[in-house]
Amino acid sequence: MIITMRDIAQKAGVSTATVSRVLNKNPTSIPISKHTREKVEQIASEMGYSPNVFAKTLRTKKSMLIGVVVWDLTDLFFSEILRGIDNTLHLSGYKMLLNSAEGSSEREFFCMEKMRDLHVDGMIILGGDKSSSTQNLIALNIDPSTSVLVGTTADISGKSVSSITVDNFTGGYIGLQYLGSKQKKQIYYLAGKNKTTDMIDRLEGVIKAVKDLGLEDHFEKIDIGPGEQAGYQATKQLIETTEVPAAIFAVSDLTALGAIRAIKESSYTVPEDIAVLGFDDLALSSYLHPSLSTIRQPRYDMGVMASVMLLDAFASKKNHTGDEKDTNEHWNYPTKQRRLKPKLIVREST
Amino acid sequence: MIITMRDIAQKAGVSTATVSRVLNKNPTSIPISKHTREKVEQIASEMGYSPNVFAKTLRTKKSMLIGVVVWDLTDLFFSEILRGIDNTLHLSGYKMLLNSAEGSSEREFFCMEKMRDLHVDGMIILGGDKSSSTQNLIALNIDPSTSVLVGTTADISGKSVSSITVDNFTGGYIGLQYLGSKQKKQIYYLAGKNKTTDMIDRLEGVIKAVKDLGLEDHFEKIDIGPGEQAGYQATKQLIETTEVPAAIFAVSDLTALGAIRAIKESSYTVPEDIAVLGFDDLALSSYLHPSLSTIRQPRYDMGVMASVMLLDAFASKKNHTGDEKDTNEHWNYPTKQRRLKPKLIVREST
DNA sequence: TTGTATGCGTTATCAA
DNA sequence: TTGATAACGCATACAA
Repeated sequence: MIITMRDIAQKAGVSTATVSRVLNKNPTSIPISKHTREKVEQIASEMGYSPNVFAKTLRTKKSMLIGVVVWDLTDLFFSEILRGIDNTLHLSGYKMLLNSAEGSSEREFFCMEKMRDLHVDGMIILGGDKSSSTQNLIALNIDPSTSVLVGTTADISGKSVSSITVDNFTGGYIGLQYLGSKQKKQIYYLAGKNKTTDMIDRLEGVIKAVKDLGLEDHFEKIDIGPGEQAGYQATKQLIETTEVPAAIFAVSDLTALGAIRAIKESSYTVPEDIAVLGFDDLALSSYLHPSLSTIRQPRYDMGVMASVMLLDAFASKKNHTGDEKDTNEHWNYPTKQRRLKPKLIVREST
Repeated sequence: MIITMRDIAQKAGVSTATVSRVLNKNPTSIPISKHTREKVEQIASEMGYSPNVFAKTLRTKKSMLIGVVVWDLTDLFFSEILRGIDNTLHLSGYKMLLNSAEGSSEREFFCMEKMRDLHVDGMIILGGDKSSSTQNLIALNIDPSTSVLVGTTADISGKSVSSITVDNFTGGYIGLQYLGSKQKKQIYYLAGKNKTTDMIDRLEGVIKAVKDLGLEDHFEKIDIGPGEQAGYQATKQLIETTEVPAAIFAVSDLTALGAIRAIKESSYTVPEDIAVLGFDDLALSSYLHPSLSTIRQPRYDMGVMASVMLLDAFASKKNHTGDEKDTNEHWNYPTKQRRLKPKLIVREST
């Protein structure tokens, strides 16, 4: 048996309107007698009432649901961000609706469509392909003013969507600088070949550092796919041609893991012959032997900030009357692009 | 502007009932003229109609939402299971509502409550604490006939809730058997001290193997918390007292990682001095050097099966008229307990 | 084959 | 301070 407001109203001898008012704690500060309030609250909890979210949403147009589309759920990089999101939303009464795009743009489209149809109040997109996420946003006619991108940036109609990114330029720069400043040796950058702005910026930082340090003749970029395997394969090939000492700057910790595995299988050692620097600072990076030097991304904080940004957007939307012309060509909403600083973590692998 | 059925009906010159019938593809096999059908479909897609899930749910009492509560989202063990769930539900039009209990029973309660209030059609609980999950289920009065437990089992009022587990007894047994049958050496079992049935069964399998092999004098159980750190600490202490060759059977791959790290820091080697066997077969276990021997749990399949089980429960529920007495003390629904076989994976660490 | 009318549980407007 | 009542968008029993 499911308890509705009507049940409570009947038992309390009041109207459903009164029940609604009591249970919603003065929505428009309409006064209610203490007596009635207490009676209704009493009965509601006795009967184990829980509000029907669907009726409520139908009426109010607010679902209290936040859609989170993560590019790849099994990617360790995202889990910590998700924790940040979940915890933050949890605090403010929003529920997280999570789906994974499983590394496919089509699937991402599908997820976003589902979210939209569920009338989520806002959406957080974690690290999808830059162009696909943007296109999906447009194609699905999703309100960009209540969307936040994490790990990538995008413009729609010349206006930037809100986003949280790490300053990847700096990350790339300090990583290469660290590797290049110790001694003259060949440096290989195992670059990710996907097109998130993260990856692009990171590469630019690397290139800039190469130039600043005058290392053009000692630097080589190798494009590889994501994951440990790709790092392993690339490094295996590399080892046959390279001279030691050398250094590898991997686009991710996972890639670095693969590199280390390949090196260990050869006659070389880490870090004496070949130093390896990762990017991300996954939890497991400190568990390894040798433990992995890396560029840390503040992942939990990224999740928190993305959520806060969304919550802010809701708040600032409330203040608008909404009667400005809705041309759908030119929104007028405040967006923010937060860019967090990465940090060099030196461990045993360099 | 949000498009409703009324908009379509108006434009097509038909009633909303007709629109509803067309858009729901013959729910009760009421015939509709080809002409009307095509016109409505045409207009609906032109106007970019998407149904209002909340109105629909309010009417039909089916949310098409599945609540998934995972004990700890950052635990690598779960991510693969989640993939299985997500992919399966995705196929059948259900949406996954995911929340993490962050390793706390109170938080798990909260998540389950939210799910219930959202009127999810079913719930999947991933690897919570045995007793807490069960208690929460009861306390929240959640229908156990549409709930599936993964990684643990539970009884409510003497009836087993549906569950997917790995045969942990066998897992523990074959693991210890493998370690103990090669040579006489001291074997340490780093046991998890939480109370999931998984852990309990696993320990029993281990103990049984110890007895069968007559290894009572060469076996020791050490209770530790979860995670890499715990494995590291325990092993570090162990090393001071143990004689080589020895073997460590870790309750999880992560624990095994910690053990290996501790051993590497000592003067001993893996596997020559101390062999290490894990449990789970996380993706990263094969990335390590030495790569980790382990007991594989078919995680993706577990997710798939949990989903299928739930879908089956929905189907079998439909066939009931629902007019059997609803005493809430004695349900009559079919439940299943699937128990999957784990598998020994031998790599370099043993 | 199609339309009318009702209700799902809630909130909000208007009266009282 | 409280109560009727309409409306949110949809599905369905019943009528036509």
